Amino acid sequence: MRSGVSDLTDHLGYWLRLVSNHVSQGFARKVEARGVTVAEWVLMRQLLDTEPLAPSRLAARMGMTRGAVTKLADRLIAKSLLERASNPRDGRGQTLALTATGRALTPELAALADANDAEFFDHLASDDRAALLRLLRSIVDKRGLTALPVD
Amino acid sequence: MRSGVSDLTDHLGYWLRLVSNHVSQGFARKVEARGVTVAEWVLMRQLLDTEPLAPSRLAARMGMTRGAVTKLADRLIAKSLLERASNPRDGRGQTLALTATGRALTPELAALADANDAEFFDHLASDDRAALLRLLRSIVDKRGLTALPVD
DNA sequence: TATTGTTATACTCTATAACTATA
DNA sequence: TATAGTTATAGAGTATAACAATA
Repeated sequence: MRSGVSDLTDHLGYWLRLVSNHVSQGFARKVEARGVTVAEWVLMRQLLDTEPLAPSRLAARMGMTRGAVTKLADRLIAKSLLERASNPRDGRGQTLALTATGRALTPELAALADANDAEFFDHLASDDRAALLRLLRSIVDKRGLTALPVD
Repeated sequence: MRSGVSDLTDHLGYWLRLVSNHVSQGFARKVEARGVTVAEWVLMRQLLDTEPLAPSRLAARMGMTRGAVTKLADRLIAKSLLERASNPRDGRGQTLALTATGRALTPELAALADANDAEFFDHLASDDRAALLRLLRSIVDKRGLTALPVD
């Protein structure tokens, strides 16, 4: 804080962003080898354990607009990992579901997520990891953070 | 972790990203009111306490390419916050420096960064904040993370 | 009229690679 | 040739707003 003006590194937010960006970029490199992006993985994981889901519900869950979901879904459909279907009860509605290929790929991506997490956090003592999780969740609770992060 | 496949929330990286994105987006909203983006703020802060700096040195410090710095600098110059000058010792070289306006604005942006950090972390006990910082820096050290985060 | 989804448009952030001027 | 910087191009991620079809 030379000169009385706070420096970038004076903020916890700086360190959080530095670490978070590296963790995300590490994961991005891993999944890129499987042809998907982090945002695409997040959408895919949402659909693994559920019934086909409406774009609007996905948008709400992922904290993005319907238009953004459409675009993401278009890319996954082009990769044959996702498919659209009409909602028989409502002519306006669509649903999104993983294809067989997408369902098969998702657990492999989850394994990459596990590996990436291990790479960045396994050197911490187990109670340090627990402390980090507790602190982060405390911020989430206190501030009511809800949307899924994607970028 | 229903179904044996790890869920998004099973990863520390998820919680880190969730919190980090909200902190960054909170800051982005604050500085947007002053007409700048987070990436622009990072570049501006780099220049506050230093001599005019070459784009290539800024690129190295900020962990981005020279082309990305050129583009960011173009935007700041268009806003009259930054100026380019030739390097008299090397006809190829340029330097970037804040204008008087940019120098005046930077401390105000720093104050917004302080306020944003307070908003997200002040509810933590002071030793919890210290613990969070220690854990994040331990990851930075262990993994040798170095580039400034911007996105 | 309200809602669902898509489309059009725009902007930030970033990269890679080609190019220009100088060394 | 090598280096500094810029420019061209591309793509991810996201938003807002307009639109079509349906309710």
